[in-house]
Amino acid sequence: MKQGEQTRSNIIKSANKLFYQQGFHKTAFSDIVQEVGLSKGNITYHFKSKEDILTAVFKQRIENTKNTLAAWDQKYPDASARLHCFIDSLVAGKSELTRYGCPNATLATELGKSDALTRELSLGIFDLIRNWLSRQFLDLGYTPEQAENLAMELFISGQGICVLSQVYSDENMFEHEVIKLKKMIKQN
Amino acid sequence: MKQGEQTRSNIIKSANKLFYQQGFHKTAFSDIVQEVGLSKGNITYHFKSKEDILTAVFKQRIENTKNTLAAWDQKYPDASARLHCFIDSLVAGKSELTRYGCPNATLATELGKSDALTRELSLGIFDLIRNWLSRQFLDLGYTPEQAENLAMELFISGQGICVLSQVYSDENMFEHEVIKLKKMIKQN
DNA sequence: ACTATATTAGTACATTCGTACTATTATTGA
DNA sequence: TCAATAATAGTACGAATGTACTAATATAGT
Repeated sequence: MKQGEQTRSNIIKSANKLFYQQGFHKTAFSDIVQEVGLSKGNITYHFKSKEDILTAVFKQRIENTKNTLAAWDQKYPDASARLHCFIDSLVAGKSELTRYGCPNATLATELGKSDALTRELSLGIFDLIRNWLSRQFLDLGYTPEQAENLAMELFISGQGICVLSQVYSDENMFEHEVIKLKKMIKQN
Repeated sequence: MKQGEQTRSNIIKSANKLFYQQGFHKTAFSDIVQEVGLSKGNITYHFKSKEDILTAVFKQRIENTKNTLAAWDQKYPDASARLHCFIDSLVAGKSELTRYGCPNATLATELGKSDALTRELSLGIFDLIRNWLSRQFLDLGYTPEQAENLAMELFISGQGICVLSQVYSDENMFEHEVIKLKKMIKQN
């Protein structure tokens, strides 16, 4: 029982990595098999299809996102500090973001073009972040409408910079953009 | 000779549509065959591989982008009016952009994860737009550095809104965002 | 210790993929 | 008009795809 859960977790982890770095459609089932390092039969035992693995990956991402945001909430009593966490996390991940784009956005755009279930799961992650951002600006004293607008503005810029830094293979774009983003927080 | 060029053009057009709406990897060769409505053999006669079609699609996009920008340049003597053209084109295409994302960005992010040649072609399109935007702000009297920053800011916002409107399936986001973008132009 | 079940491995298979190939028909240029 | 070539159709094929299936092994509870 316990060993199976570990394997399951490993599969999700490997698939998550490959879906991020290569995209879902370009990642073959055998790629996952190779990455995990176990037999094909073993993996089909835990997940009966490639799509099943995908939804598991999504659910794990949602869980991770929840945990990260909750951790920031708990660690910092100041909403401004929490927002800085968010922005700093972009800079911290700039190398990967520049190479492969935003993991949530790239999967969402690839799959949003067709699938319905995965679109809903994607939306789940984005809502987590958007609502969290909105709450921070509320804490800063903005009106609900202002807070939502600011959250969206921040989110949009974050996504935009991910796209352009990837296209230009220039991770320095993040530092440039982050200065503007941090200014948004200051004007309380 | 002439009929062949027409067919070639049709193939590119169909492939362009499918690559946009489904992505490159999800689009099978037979999908293109079906979309064009001609035989498989005919298409392999004009393009020896799927990747060949892709590069042809890119080159056509570059050509189209060049033409569009040049047309705006010729039509409007005022840089402000030209920038409004750019922004209005986002609103005009909001339905498709919301459904499938920015055609250039979605292909770029999908292929930028692996391929090298296509990354270069993607970058070509983005450079066309970025440089054009930069030139407009220069015309408005900004310094080269300011112009570049404003161009990037505008570009980033445009890409960000494409990503989020797609995820949320909400094309109304464009109107919201466009107001902010147009303010960028006014402050001359 | 023993049986039921969880887990892993290995293989097999139908399907689809992209491309190559040949044959047939249109079109062109001299 | 008539060869040469462009263009189209149709088929074939090896490789890779995702999944199903069976056999073997490990692990658990009793």
